[in-house]
Amino acid sequence: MSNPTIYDVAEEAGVGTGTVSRVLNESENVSDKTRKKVIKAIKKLNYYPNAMAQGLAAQKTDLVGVVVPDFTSHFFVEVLQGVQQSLKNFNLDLVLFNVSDKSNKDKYIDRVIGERRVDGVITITMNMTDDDVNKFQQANLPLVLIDDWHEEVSSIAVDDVYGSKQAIKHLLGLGHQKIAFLSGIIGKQHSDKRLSGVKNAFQQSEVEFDENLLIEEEFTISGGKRAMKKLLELSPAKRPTAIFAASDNQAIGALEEIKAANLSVPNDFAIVGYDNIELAHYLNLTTIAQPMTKMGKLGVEILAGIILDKQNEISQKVIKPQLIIRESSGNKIIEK
Amino acid sequence: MSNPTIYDVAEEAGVGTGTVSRVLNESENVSDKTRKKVIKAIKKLNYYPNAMAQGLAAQKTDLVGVVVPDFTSHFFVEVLQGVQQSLKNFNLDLVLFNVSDKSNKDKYIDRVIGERRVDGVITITMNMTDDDVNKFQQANLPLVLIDDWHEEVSSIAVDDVYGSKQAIKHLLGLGHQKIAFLSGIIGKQHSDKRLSGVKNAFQQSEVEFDENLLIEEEFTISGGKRAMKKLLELSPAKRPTAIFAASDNQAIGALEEIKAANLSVPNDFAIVGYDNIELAHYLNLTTIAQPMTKMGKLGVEILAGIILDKQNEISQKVIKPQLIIRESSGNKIIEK
DNA sequence: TAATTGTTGAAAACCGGTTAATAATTTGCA
DNA sequence: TGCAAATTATTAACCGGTTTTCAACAATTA
Repeated sequence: MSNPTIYDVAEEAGVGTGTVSRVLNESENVSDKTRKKVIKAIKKLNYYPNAMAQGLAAQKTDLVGVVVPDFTSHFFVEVLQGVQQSLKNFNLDLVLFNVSDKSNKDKYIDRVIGERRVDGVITITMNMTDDDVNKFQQANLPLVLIDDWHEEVSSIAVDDVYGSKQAIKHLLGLGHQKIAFLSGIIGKQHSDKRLSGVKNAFQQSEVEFDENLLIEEEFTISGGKRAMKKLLELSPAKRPTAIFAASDNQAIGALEEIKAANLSVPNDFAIVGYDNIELAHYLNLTTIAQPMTKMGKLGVEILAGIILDKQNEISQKVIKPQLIIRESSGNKIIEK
Repeated sequence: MSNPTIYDVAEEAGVGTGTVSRVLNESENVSDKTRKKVIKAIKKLNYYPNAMAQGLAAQKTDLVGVVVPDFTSHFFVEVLQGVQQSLKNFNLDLVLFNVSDKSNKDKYIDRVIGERRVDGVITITMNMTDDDVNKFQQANLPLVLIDDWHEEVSSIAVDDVYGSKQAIKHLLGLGHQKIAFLSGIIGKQHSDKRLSGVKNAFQQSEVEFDENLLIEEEFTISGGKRAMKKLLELSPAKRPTAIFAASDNQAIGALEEIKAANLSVPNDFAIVGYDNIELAHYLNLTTIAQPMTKMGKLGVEILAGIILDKQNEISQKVIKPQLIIRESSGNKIIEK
């Protein structure tokens, strides 16, 4: 048998379709007796309203679009988990848009907005521009940014400056004076902020940051390897005693290179990463953890507020990442 | 301005809405001149058809539902990636249903079917029962199973028997005679098949499987630890020289326990895992790899065939997993 | 008893598309 | 040039709901 429609339910219950709809949407002015008849019919026919018809008529889809740039990375997966968990509480479902090719970003945005398939959108680490944000505003489509920030949109950002400051302070606290910083590509939001956190931490200490120990490389394992090679080429006198990598992947690359050079961590180098990916635990890597699941949940809560409660204040949260100390940074104070 | 509708496009182009629709759906019988006018109007207004209206009228949503039991696990993430990549080729989008609570399974299935929000469904490792499958058939909603198998539905299964057979053959080939098998909980599909692969491999060899070395534990790290403890309690004479764990997680637990006992791999124990999760690479764990991304892609291809081409032959694929040899199993032949 | 008020159910318009039936136009050919 | 045939465009019904309007009925009050 084909799926039952609202007409079937109405007939079964002996009422009109409008009445069934009113029961479904919990509106007033339905007598208890009638309501029970209708509910019984719904159960009997195992009826679920057709989502397309409901969406079209009520102008809502109960769907939230999540746009991620690359859903391989552990970071996105964890945020998504938080999103997914939280959506359940609001009876919303998740449509996943994976913008792997940056050049498709515009097309995706236009389509998501134009199709009106979702009631709202969460973007993760998408570096949304004024233009991008503008389109959503024009279309009056609720938007929340996670791991990104825009003045006019509810955003959940991580305090990168704070995070890298913690890392450097930790290493300085252990007595290190020559600390290398493996930065990401400068010009990108995350990289720039993490760098400024590093400089910040040095300024507040008595140690000066050696610009020669700033290496700019990609956030990947191979980027970390390349960076570490450069450091190993320095004369022992100039070599750092500690390394802060702006991503765990870079830190892992560095670890491999150190091992390959028959040196060891934390004896020859103390290392701190950034991200706290799953591997960090197994490699005993000291790192900066971001509460990814929590960010996802929070994003949904804000978005649901806009969609369901017509809440339209902009809510800006900045989350403080947390230093997680493991063996790679060593626990002994270096003697001066 | 609110989103443009098909009426706006029709007016802009000076044609009727039917014509615009025909252009959109690439049907015949539209003159080149008209087509160009319409396309120009669409571009000018930046028009995208309302997905709900289109869905309602054409009885298709361009959405595929993916049902996973737990989207934390690496296995699902990788399959999902494959799914996502492949969906792009068919202009389909992905709605994710995370059935974390097994008792909700029925409700999810009923809802997904009843709402008619998706054109088809892919389930991953959901152990679909006859009843479950039946509902989809009744509703005439295309269904494809990944990492699961049902006679009457297109399924992509992994040959677990083959996989564990490879593992045992590898260890036997290295000369091991006393091989322990850390099984999952017996009674579950995967566990049972992996066990029968193990027995199979022994039967085809001259070595006999020692049932005392069969330990039943959960597929988790802590399960692996518990299992390894039991093995370490055996007298040295009875201890295995090699261990095949039915999951990488168990293998990792075993590794930790071995390390804690001041023993080492592969010297004291050769170890083989199953799954080839990301960590396996970093821990140099020999393991059985399943082509997860490929399974996801394949699933979509089959489903898209049903949805778009009305292909309705049942397609059953059984994928052979692959042995990946790393250091944990040792590369030296044990002398007899 | 009649009039007023309040409830509730039924009917119809609408959401924004698709598509089949119908109408209009163009083309081909005598 | 005129007419039939073929092609292209328009119209209207429909997809399955929601929501407003309106009519019917019951209850309350004078």
